[in-house]
Amino acid sequence: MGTFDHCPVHDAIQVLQEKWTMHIVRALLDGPMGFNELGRTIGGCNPATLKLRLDHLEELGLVARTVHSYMPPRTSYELAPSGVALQQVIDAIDTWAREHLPEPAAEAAQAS
Amino acid sequence: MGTFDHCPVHDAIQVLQEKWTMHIVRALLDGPMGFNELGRTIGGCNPATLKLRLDHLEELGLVARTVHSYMPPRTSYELAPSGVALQQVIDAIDTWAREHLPEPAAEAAQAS
DNA sequence: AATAGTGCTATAGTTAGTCAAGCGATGAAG
DNA sequence: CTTCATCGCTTGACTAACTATAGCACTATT
Repeated sequence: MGTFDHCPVHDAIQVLQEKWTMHIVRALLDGPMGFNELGRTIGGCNPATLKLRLDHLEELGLVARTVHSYMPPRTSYELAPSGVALQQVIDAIDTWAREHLPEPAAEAAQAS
Repeated sequence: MGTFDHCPVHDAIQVLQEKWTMHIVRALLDGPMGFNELGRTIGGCNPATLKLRLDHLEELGLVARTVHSYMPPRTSYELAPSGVALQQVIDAIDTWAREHLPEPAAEAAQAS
């Protein structure tokens, strides 16, 4: 196990597969946002997890956190350059999804 | 905000963010594999979860399962056309990772 | 005849994510 | 001036998701 080839794709997948991470990135590609605003935008993520993800992304240098004022609390999160570069990944997913992903709405409407 | 905005990217992310899913796809991009072989290739995924993911991917039509013989058990999993199309997504992640993802710091012996 | 391998499944246990509430301060609305 | 909502979180209890291990019914290899 020690002599394992270091594989960038593998590491990237490890990060991107964490729940909500890609949703967060996608939301931030539209511009900086506050904590709660971001939570509302991606829809359904609880603050605990959201903070976890943002901290991780910040640690990796993909997201930058800026505190504008402590009280009243005002913070904004935005993508760092390496985060913005994920646009190409999101785009690839978008393209793929439109061409190949079956619509769940159709199944839901026709639910058996 | 609509009652439900159907968004392909969102749905795609929901699928791709499931743990091991992208690893599975990446492994299968190199060709069909048996169940255990696949498990070994992606490394660390337990059979229960692996089966769950494969069933889901099959249900979505991204993966095809072929039983060659029941006893002794021999099955192979391979990507359907819409699964193969995910190559572009994996490629995008690969490109991004090489350029922007910081190394986990364990090894930095190699340079050029 | 013993061993290792196949594709799983079952059960129990651990980890990761969720829900709800709340805090200290503030600005807006009544 | 007094609610009320809002900001960015934090905490603690809960639950869903994932993991580890064992085992089955068999075969091919040794």
